Amino acid sequence: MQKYNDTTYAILGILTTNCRSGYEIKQFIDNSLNHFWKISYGQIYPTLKKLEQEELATIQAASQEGKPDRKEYFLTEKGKEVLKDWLEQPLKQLPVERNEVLLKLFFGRHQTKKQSLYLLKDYKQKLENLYQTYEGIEEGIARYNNNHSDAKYWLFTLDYGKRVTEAAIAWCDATIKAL
Amino acid sequence: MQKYNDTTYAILGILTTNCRSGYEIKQFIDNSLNHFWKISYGQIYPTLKKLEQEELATIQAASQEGKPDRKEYFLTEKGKEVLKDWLEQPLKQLPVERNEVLLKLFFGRHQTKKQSLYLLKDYKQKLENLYQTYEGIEEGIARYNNNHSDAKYWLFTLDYGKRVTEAAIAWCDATIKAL
DNA sequence: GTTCGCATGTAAAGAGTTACATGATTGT
DNA sequence: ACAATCATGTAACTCTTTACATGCGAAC
Repeated sequence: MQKYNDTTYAILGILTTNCRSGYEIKQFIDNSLNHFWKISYGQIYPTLKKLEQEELATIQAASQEGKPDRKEYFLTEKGKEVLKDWLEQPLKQLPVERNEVLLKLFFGRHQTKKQSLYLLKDYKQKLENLYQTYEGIEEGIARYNNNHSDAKYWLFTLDYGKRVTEAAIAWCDATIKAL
Repeated sequence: MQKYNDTTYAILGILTTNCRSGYEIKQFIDNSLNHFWKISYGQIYPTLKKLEQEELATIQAASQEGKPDRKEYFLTEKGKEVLKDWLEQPLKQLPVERNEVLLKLFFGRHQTKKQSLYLLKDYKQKLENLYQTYEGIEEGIARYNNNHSDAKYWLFTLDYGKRVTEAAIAWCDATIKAL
């Protein structure tokens, strides 16, 4: 079975959610996957084109009232199979996540403590903002989307974000003290 | 002030640690930064070349006994300044870390529970292995490098890795239960 | 008429990995 | 001879972002 990149699989997956056009896919990502997956239009449209070439999806032109025409993509049987195969494969290996703050902290060891503290406090602040963003989204889901079929999975991914962010904040506190 | 990419800054930083050649830089990364920063030779050598062109570093050929010749790089005043400027700048924004497991879990909502469980258990296993790796490195530092000037900072970065990994493991457990 | 949201797309630049090529020196 | 380690480098490829270009329809 031919291999595709993760962006292709992501778009294949999104096409199962009744998102049909490039524009809609972008919106879906920005609304639902934003905290662990981003894709730009520069990837979306070329990938959609490729999906059709590879016969993983078909195109249908659709005209709408009060809005410009758009192209709707539908998974083919082959497309569904390719997606399923990918879903069944576990992670090959954990990716290394680059962390600019850790890098700076490391090289800041001959710098002033003040500098490192500033770095860490700023990082902590950004993490706290992120945490609050997660909480806000979570509340929104609980209030308005509780019976949406995706709600459960949104909450899983948000929970991941919250837990990891919380751990990072705790590390900031501990490191600020230990400096 | 001209901007460079993070790889350039990372190498600039490593050059302050008495690593002088491309080969040595690669070793340093693999030994010390491996869990939050990776660079391949395909980046290192072209970047070093560029450092000299930009007058951020100078080259000195060095012959060694019993080993092939090598090129030693030394930061110029300009190089030190560029590094310092970068170190002083806080994160522009938190990067989005792609997470393939979350993506699959999300799209697996119409898949079988068995499939999602398999995915999560495998992920948890990999995280636990990583955690143990961190603990092993930590012990090694405590035993052999306790008075190395970098030891404190190695431990900070390891602590970060451990905390975040631990949080991810806890999420796996919680999500496996909630599925 | 202009701004906003919807909609599709491409070109160029930048970032990064992988695979390959080369060669010195040491030890077996 | 040979493998291992030390050492430097490049070319091709893949992936991603950014900036730009275009145009429809609605509302003000």
